[in-house]
Amino acid sequence: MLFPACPLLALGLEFDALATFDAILQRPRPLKRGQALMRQGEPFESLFVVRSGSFKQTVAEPGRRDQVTHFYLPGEVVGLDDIGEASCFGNVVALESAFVCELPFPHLEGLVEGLPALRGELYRCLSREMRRDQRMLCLLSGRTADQRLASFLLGLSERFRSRGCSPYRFHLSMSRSDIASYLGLVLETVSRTLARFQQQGMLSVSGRELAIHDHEALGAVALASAPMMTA
Amino acid sequence: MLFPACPLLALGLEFDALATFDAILQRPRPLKRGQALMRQGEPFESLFVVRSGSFKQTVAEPGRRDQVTHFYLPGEVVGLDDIGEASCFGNVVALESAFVCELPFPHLEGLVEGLPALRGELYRCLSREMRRDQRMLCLLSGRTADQRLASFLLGLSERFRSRGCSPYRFHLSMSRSDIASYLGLVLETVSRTLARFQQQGMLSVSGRELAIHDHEALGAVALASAPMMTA
DNA sequence: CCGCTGAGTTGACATACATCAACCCCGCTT
DNA sequence: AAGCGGGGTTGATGTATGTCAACTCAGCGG
Repeated sequence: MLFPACPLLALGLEFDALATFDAILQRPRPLKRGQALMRQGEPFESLFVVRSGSFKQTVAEPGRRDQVTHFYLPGEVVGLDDIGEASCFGNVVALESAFVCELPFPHLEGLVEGLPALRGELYRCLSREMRRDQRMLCLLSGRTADQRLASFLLGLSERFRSRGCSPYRFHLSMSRSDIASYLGLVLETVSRTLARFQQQGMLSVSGRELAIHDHEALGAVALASAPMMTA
Repeated sequence: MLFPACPLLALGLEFDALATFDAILQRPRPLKRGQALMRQGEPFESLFVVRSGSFKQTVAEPGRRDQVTHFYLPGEVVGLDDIGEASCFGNVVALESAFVCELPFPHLEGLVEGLPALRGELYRCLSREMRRDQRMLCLLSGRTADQRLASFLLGLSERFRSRGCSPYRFHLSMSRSDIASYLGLVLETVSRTLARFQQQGMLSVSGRELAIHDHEALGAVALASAPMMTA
């Protein structure tokens, strides 16, 4: 399990540093669909690197149904938002069978001490995460359902592409209702919008299998000089 | 300028460590209303600690009007979302006359190396920031204008309280339109909602002066087991 | 084979909020 | 003092999207 241990974190390490890093990485752990990797409020101890499968993060708030706040794909790091806090911010549960590597945070912190390259990498992960949240803020703020969904799909596409999968055909491991919650919509709207996109020839969906036909057009919808709240 | 140099970062440092920390903190710099502290896309070099006054962060996106993504009050740290990146994510401009202390990031990084307490503090700032974004995500996602505004005001109130100001009477340094952009609404809605809250006796507003009368009730509105998208 | 359950689709209807527009008020400049 | 502009308020109207409800379909256990 040495080499491609952790696409996001281990890049740019010297060979021996990589070995050291690898030493603290725990053996991959399997999870089944629906199993929880972290639970809201439980003590925070480790980051996790997704090796295969996918996860959603949800936060429970009193009197509301759970809100989906993130999806994690292979290669991505779970738990960054808990660094520096005592307990976990949200639940993280597997959307399908999955493997993760555990990265006990105290160990990582010790390691970071002597490895500027790894520290830089950690910072980069953190800021990437923050910027992703910020982009999400912008997305949720005053954009139409069409724009949200188009952006979401393009984002997924991009993430698949960057880990070497086809950006044009992929499997949605989350339900319509997860997507809706994530995008601040209701599932019916997601369903309808998807149907309309298909009808317009931009993509085709069958259940959870997605094929993007017109990446360009989808991008145009995402950016659309908004019908809503125009400047 | 030794002691309360930086409420958020310097807490928990030993006395001599504090002195070291203080050494890299630049002399306070004044800004006038409307002046930019950071500009989107420019190289990232420093964090800033707000000493007095307040700021907004905005991001410009093609074909849309600027989106307000954050407000910064005294004691808060600007630029955390740029750590580990080469360039600034957004513009940060003063909402009124203000002072900031500059904290050159390379210096800080060097200092963090030898000071576990400071490192912990930095992590805490980062995760606090992330959680704040996450909460904001939840807020923007499927909540009514009433809930958003109530949450926003309570959030402000809390921030004022934690820095020793009255949580019940304070000045809104941002325009209605800034608030609207931040909350994903239009300014008319902010204005109307504020008016209704006042009419209901929960608060009173006159221009930018705000007085919260019924903190309790405001909290109830914020949490309201939503009229919209009920579970 | 049957019934069940959960996910997804589709339609009819309701409503919160955006849009457009008129107006006020206050501070500034001339 | 008059004119002006930016920020704020208020009203009338339109629409995107939430809500409710009926239906289909696939998978699963008995």
